[in-house]
Amino acid sequence: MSELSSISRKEQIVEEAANLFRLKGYASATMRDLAAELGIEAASIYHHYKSKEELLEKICFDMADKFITNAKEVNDIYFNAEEKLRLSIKLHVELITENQNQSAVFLSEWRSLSEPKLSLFKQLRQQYENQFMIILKDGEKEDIFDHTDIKFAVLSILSTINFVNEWYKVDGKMNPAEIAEKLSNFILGGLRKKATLNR
Amino acid sequence: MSELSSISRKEQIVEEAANLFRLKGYASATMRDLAAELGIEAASIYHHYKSKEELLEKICFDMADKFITNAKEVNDIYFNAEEKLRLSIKLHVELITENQNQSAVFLSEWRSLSEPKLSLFKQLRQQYENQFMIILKDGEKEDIFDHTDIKFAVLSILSTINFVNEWYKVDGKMNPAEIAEKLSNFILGGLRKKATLNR
DNA sequence: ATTTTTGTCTAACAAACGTTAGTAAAATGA
DNA sequence: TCATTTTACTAACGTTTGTTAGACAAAAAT
Repeated sequence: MSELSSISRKEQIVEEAANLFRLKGYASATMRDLAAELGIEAASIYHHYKSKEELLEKICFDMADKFITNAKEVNDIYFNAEEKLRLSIKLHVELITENQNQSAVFLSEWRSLSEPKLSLFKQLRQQYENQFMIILKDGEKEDIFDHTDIKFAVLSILSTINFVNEWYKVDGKMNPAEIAEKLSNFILGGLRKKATLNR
Repeated sequence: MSELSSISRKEQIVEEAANLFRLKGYASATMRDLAAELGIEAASIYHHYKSKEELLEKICFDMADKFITNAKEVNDIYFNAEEKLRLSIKLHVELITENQNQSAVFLSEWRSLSEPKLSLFKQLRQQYENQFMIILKDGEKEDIFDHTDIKFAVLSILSTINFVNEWYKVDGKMNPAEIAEKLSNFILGGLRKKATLNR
């Protein structure tokens, strides 16, 4: 049982850390803040984690892992480019909405990582972005997407689907799947080749 | 001349502060960092500004002012909704690319403001967002935009055009006007009513 | 029953923080 | 030239920071 409750405590600390880092920013959130939220003393945290930055690292890299796993899942399924893009967006939105705190840290607080973890993290992010580029390139070949600056499009897409985390509320009108569909329509409307009659 | 050089020094401090706040985040950037960058001592800054937060406030509210001025300029010109949206996007992108540091602070570091300035700032942001909502509503009436969740669309648009600040480089391939046009096309493609034959 | 492990505590540390006080130098105006 | 204003300096302050050391209690394992 010590094993189980230990894991649970460790996870509890990380979850509260993510919440706090999101709320106040990594630099402004103190170990005493975190401890208070957990009902313990700051020193006690060091029994579970060896530094404040280790908490940040865990959150950032765990999320990076999940995003990349999603991307691989998409490419394992042999759909056309449009379906791949729609699935990518759906998984992305679901991951974000199901882990809002950790996602916020992954999306904005990673800048506080110090080398060499910082470079490693950037590399993983790049890896994920590349998956989207591949999908868009495929779509261009399949002639279902407009010819466009691929990198430009990927960044625009990601910025849009990442921003979900800043307005999504669990008790809101739309559920994640609906949000993903709306976003996909919005984005694809901008990508899909129009009938020649209007412009 | 004392007047002039005083203003210039004051501006120099704010500009370097914006650069530093963007680079390290407000909380992580120290007054000693800022002083070192200026070639003076930390205490000397307090002759020009009474606190660190005053610097943040100046950057945030100066930029808010500029964004809102832009929005008013757009509404003073009586174009149709599509032209209004295109102009809004253009002015937005130009403002961002011409003030990358201050824009980054305006976009992300405002969370470090403390009350009551924080509430005031949020109010100004809301004011700016509302201008976009009005344009989209007009476009719906004029029947040139698809019927869509207006708030959803505005947030998607803003997230996309704000994200420009994270990848734009002054020496890059595209100039601000070109970026604005591409973004407008991308966004409008998603908004504009399609010919009925494709979906 | 006793040892070991686990989780927490109190106390304190050195370093870094924003900021203030008082002083000196440099620029400006008479 | 002298007085005034502007700008910077040195030195230090009181806090807050992340973190460590060592003790103590509870739980688990032997």
